[in-house]
Amino acid sequence: MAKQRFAPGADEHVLDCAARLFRERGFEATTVRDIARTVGMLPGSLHYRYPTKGALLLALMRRGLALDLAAVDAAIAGAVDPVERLRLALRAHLRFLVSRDSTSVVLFEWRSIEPEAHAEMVRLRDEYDAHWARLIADAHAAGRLGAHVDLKMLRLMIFGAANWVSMWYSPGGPRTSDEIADAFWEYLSAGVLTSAAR
Amino acid sequence: MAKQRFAPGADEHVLDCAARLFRERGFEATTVRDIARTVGMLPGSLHYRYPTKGALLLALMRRGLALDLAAVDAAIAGAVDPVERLRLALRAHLRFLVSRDSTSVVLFEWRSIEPEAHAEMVRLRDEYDAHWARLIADAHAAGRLGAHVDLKMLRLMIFGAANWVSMWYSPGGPRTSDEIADAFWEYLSAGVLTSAAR
Amino acid sequence: MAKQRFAPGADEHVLDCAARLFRERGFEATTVRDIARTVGMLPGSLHYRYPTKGALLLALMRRGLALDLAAVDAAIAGAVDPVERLRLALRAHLRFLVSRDSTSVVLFEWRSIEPEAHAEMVRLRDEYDAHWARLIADAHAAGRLGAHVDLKMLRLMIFGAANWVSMWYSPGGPRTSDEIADAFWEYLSAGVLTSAAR
Amino acid sequence: MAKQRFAPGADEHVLDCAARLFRERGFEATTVRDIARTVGMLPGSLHYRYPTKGALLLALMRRGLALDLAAVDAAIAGAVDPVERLRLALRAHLRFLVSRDSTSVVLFEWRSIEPEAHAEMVRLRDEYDAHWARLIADAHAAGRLGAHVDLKMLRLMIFGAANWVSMWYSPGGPRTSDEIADAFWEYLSAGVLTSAAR
DNA sequence: CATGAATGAGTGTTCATTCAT
DNA sequence: GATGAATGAACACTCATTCAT
Repeated sequence: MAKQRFAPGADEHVLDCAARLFRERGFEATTVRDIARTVGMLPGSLHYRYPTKGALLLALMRRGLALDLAAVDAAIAGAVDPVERLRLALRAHLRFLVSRDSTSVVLFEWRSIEPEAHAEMVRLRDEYDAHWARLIADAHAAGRLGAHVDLKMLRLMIFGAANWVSMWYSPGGPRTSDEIADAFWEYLSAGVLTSAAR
Repeated sequence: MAKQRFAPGADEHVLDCAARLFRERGFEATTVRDIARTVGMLPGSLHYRYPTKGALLLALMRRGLALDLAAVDAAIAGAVDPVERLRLALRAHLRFLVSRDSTSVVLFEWRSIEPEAHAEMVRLRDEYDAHWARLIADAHAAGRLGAHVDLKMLRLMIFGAANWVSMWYSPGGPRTSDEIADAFWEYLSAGVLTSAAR
Repeated sequence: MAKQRFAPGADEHVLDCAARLFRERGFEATTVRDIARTVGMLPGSLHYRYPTKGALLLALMRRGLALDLAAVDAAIAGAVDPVERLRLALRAHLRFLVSRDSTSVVLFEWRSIEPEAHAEMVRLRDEYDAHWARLIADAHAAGRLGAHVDLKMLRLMIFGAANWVSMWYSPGGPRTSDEIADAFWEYLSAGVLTSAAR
Repeated sequence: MAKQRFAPGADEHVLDCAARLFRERGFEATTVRDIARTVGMLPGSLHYRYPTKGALLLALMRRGLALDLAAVDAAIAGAVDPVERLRLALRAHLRFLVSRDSTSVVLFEWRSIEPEAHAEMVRLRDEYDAHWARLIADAHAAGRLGAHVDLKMLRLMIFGAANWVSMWYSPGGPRTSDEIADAFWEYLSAGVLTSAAR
């Protein structure tokens, strides 16, 4: 009930604008004035909602992680097969990554988090990672991954390939995020490479 | 011996120090004074060699890309089989990535390049990408990749997985860069996932 | 009353202080810190009003030229006789020159104007010159100057003699600006020199 | 015999280059590197001849004042009539002013002289002024100026009109310095203005 | 709640000067 | 004499933050 002068959803707007700028220019290269101007506020007013620039980044990252997890959860809700759940999760993550700026900020502005908040962010990120680790572990438990696969290594590989998409994806490009996810999935499923030894 | 004149290789030292700081803190968050102190110079002296902070970044990136390419070339020089060449290239790239800071800077400070230098860096990076594209195309031409694999998508997937390593690798960790490369390689060769449809 | 908000007319104060320092030390030799200290502000606060040192100089010059013209116009408003008008204008210009620093800055810091503003300042100065040229042309049209006087040369001579006063005038000196103007006037009216040929 | 590696006249060259730059950009805005480059030396080498930038300015001014006086003396050497001598002096001064940069520097960089050298420069300038004062006093003593002319005021007027020429003169302009001197002279001799009262 | 003028520590950069060679 | 790499104090300017209104 407290924050009511501001239109509902206004905080969202602030975070969205900040996310866009942080992603485009980087946290350090974005000024509070830039954000305020983009939001349509004055620099002093922004400080009522987010006392410091760092607080904005934190709020952004918290929301980003939570929303990404929620999107993934929603996407896999109806599926039972653990490998299918993993596939849908990858699709959902990529869709979220390319449609929202906050995930990229979470991924690439890790360094800009102020020391006091580091512990919290590590915890949030661990939770996030654990979510994915669980999806992979389920597939493994169901005997659907190679027997001696290093689950953590596999997770980091998938995660890396997926996150890197935010570096080159462009909305007008030839492939949707779903198509990209499916291509990656295919290469991992079938095995793209034929080793010399075989 | 006192107040040593700049030793040969001193420029290397400057670039190495700058690379480390840029990687640890980011380009924007690193001050010229930080770099100078780390190198063991005074701010004014640094400017004598690199007129601006941006020039330092550019020199760093140019060297980083060139050395990475050279390392990859050296690693694959003896191999003939195109898939083996690709595997060795991946190993070499990862080895370089985790042992030198400059590649990470190239990958993650793209935004900090000043507009005037953008064209040059795009060209250098295109050359770099083309090198990898060629390795993959060779494997494809030899019939060693799945027939309808999207070569660009595969390249971006491998590249993403590999580059992401710089985000989580720590020198004292349980796996060497070669082991990481081999694990990734294995998942791509054999196909880790067993799809539901099968 | 404490920590007074900027009083109206504060910009005037800033310009006056800057003008004094620019006149005493020159534009280049005056630091922004000097100005801020003299005004009673901090360097950052000064930049809030004038984004750059050059902008301060421009504002100063614009105001200086406008005020000088206004002072001259006010002084000649009541007079009809064109020669009398010229005499009053000279008096007013000299009075302004010695009582305000900005005219001296306009005269002697021409070189410090940044290239982008050059055109505007040339225009303003041309207008200023045209004003004087008109006064002289009126006297000439009334047949009150020697028939074959070069009007431009006469203007530059009067202007030079007048402006040079800012180089040696000191407020506590034996003559007021009006007395100086009258002396110059007399030498030009009567002809001080008796040529050898006569 | 001491300074002989350097070609004779080299000091002249240094001073000429410095004078040109000081005049064009101002003393403060001219860097030692600018001067060194223009002269064709390296910054360190310039310091062998002139230990500081201020020393260069002083040398420049000393030479400038001496040469101007010498030029004036040479010009009036043959004339006896005191008014004619004054006319020739004005011509010579203007000729020197527009053909050499050093006089302008003497006139307009007064503020940049370092405090320790102030006394010397005041003395030199007083000598210079006295020279002109003498020329005028001679004309007065010969009864060739109006009886109650203020000699100092007249000197300052002539000097101001003359020195201001360096502000607007351009070598390709429609009038030579002699023509300008003669025009000024005429206006002072004949009296250009016809006062209303007459 | 909101404003925006004011703050001041800190930034990248400049440049007269020094000095080992 | 001459060099030019190195120095470091000083510069103009930035910008997250504060706070009286």
